[in-house]
Amino acid sequence: MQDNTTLNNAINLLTTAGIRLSHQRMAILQYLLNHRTHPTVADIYDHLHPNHPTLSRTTVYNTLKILVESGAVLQLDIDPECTHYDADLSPHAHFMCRHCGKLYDVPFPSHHIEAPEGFTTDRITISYHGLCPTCASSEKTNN
Amino acid sequence: MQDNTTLNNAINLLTTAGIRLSHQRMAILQYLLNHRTHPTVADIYDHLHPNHPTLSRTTVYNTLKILVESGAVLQLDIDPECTHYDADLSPHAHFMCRHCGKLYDVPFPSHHIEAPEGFTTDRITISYHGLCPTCASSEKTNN
DNA sequence: TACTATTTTGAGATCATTACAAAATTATAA
DNA sequence: TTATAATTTTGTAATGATCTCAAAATAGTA
Repeated sequence: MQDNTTLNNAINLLTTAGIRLSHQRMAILQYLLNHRTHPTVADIYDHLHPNHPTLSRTTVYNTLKILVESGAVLQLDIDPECTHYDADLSPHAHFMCRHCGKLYDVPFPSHHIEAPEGFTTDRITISYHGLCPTCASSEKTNN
Repeated sequence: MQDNTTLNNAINLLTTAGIRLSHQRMAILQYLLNHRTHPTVADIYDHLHPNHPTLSRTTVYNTLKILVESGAVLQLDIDPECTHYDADLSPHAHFMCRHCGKLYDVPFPSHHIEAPEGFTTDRITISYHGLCPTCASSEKTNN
């Protein structure tokens, strides 16, 4: 479902880092590439486990760590409850709805964001919190 | 040590919300106002406990929840390890060093950051990850 | 002072994440 | 192909942050 450029790019990052493409790792990577819902470890495990009965949670944790370290996947710290993961490496920001808890992709600001002086910046994260359109309109209805 | 405007502002927010200013709550609030180090629950408990022997961790958790809900304190989600708290309500961003783990206050971007269309945005968070000046220079030295 | 409401406390529960060592799998060399 | 070595997976147990809850302490009020 995802374009092969993206998959190949991820595979390149992994093999370049000397990481074997085991079945489990491919399954987890594919899941992330095909489901742009910013899944958690629990999401990934619950979805893959039926078709990969021997898959363990630890493997999901290990694989995600590897994917993040190799740069193929981003780790999102927007949710205090738990970590979400995102295989979309294009510049974008995230919005978390305080009502339904869902994470949305939103555009990265159009203006250039300058990194702080004197610091060596690897990554700039922009997050929005509030109500998503769906929850905003249903809140209005219910009051 | 902190200016009274800030303290009074926090007190106003709390009393307006009908929250009693117990000794424990005042101690925690004062600690946050006097220590702009983005402390964690553990930091706060460890620093206050010697002088408040009966203080419990649960009270620190409860109080921080109240302070955040009343708007007197910000909860920072920048660190995947645990939650940090910040009593500085002026607009600023944070930088987390991947080497020493410290959180730094850095300027909020000078350009206006537009909120995503269709969403009701309560809060915009900007975080930077990388190396702080201290760790960047010591890494250079050690290589 | 007695009564009521609120707050604090500490023990235990929960839940995400990590540590670890054994079992399984894959790559390599003969 | 087979034996050997290296890597990966797995499940269990540990860790650690955070929450639950009910009893004890405290503060506010009549």
